[in-house]
Amino acid sequence: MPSSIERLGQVLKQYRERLGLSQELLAAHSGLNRTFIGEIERGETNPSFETLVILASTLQVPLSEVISVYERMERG
Amino acid sequence: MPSSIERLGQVLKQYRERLGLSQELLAAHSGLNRTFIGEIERGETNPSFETLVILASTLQVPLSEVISVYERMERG
DNA sequence: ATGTAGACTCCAGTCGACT
DNA sequence: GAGTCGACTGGAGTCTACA
Repeated sequence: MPSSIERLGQVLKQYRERLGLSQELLAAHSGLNRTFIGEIERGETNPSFETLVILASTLQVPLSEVISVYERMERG
Repeated sequence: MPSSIERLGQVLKQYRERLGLSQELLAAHSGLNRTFIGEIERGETNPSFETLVILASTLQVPLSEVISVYERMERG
């Protein structure tokens, strides 16, 4: 069973790929570190609320929608 | 203009008071520190994703709903 | 274009005590 | 019941470099 941050990372990765963005470009656009974005998508770190706000904004999706998808994955 | 974590703190406080819970009881039920919960509600700290998952769960509300209310406050 | 690793800073998160 | 302060530890987040 994947952990909560692993599921969240998968959702964020889906939104990034939907935009056709590389981790590198997402990092450049968001001002976050590229290696850090990789860690988030692999569920290896537990991002802060402000980091999530920045990422969702850069991915042009409401954070509430990201969390909704995450919650749907949680149940199955 | 309140910061993002200040708005989030206000939303979390509203949900806590709606349940008639004290910060102390919320801390006990969630396993988080009481002083830390106070800091979150006052917007003095930037909580992690996992902390938000725990808080929303303890407050018996989907995290996506908390974030939705936060986003509505953001616009006005 | 991504994963990994090492080294670094600073703050998330805990705890005890006092107001 | 809540705010604050001091002290502490672990990990979020950055940066460089290599595979």
